[in-house]
Amino acid sequence: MKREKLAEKFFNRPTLAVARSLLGKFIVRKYGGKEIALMITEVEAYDGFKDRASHASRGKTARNAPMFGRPGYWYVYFTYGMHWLINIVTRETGYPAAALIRGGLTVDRSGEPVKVSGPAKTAKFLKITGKFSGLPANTRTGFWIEDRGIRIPKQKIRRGRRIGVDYAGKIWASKSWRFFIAGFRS
DNA sequence: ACGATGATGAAC
DNA sequence: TTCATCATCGTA
Repeated sequence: MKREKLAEKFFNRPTLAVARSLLGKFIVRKYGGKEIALMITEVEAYDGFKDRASHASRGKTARNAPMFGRPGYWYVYFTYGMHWLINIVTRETGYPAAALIRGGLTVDRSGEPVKVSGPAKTAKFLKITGKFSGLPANTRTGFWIEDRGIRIPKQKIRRGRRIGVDYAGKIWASKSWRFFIAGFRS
């Protein structure tokens, strides 16, 4: 099986292009000597200083600093008092942008496909917490993204508005910056 | 439809 | 230092 780790240059591209091309890639977590893997099926883009739905829109803080940093690094944050959410940083250093991983597909012990639907469930499934925020995505940190040769045909890719960002105002809330594989809307 | 549950940031 | 808000989920 092809297993090609995605490097910084993959993420140092326009955020929408990165988000779209993350569909079908595998997010892999080394845990307890084993690997937990999920094929990414849903992603949202948060891009730039002006995106009012983005944590970066109010400037750099200790929490969101990774968004302003190098591409290919994790931005993991805590929300709703109980959930961790996973983002991978995009674009060049200094430009705040990231892609939120919202869902994936795995297989259970008997080989049946199992949907992991929702960003908090995704983080829980991969056993990810804030410890990873600011770390690079690679095998050394034990948490990375790889290409296993699966290509999602264009006609299977859907897009729509981002979830839970109505507070960001009409312009930003209505951006069609959420990408998912047909049949995997969470 | 709503409660759980805590960090964040803006207002006071 | 207080308070409303929040890139959610599970139960109803």
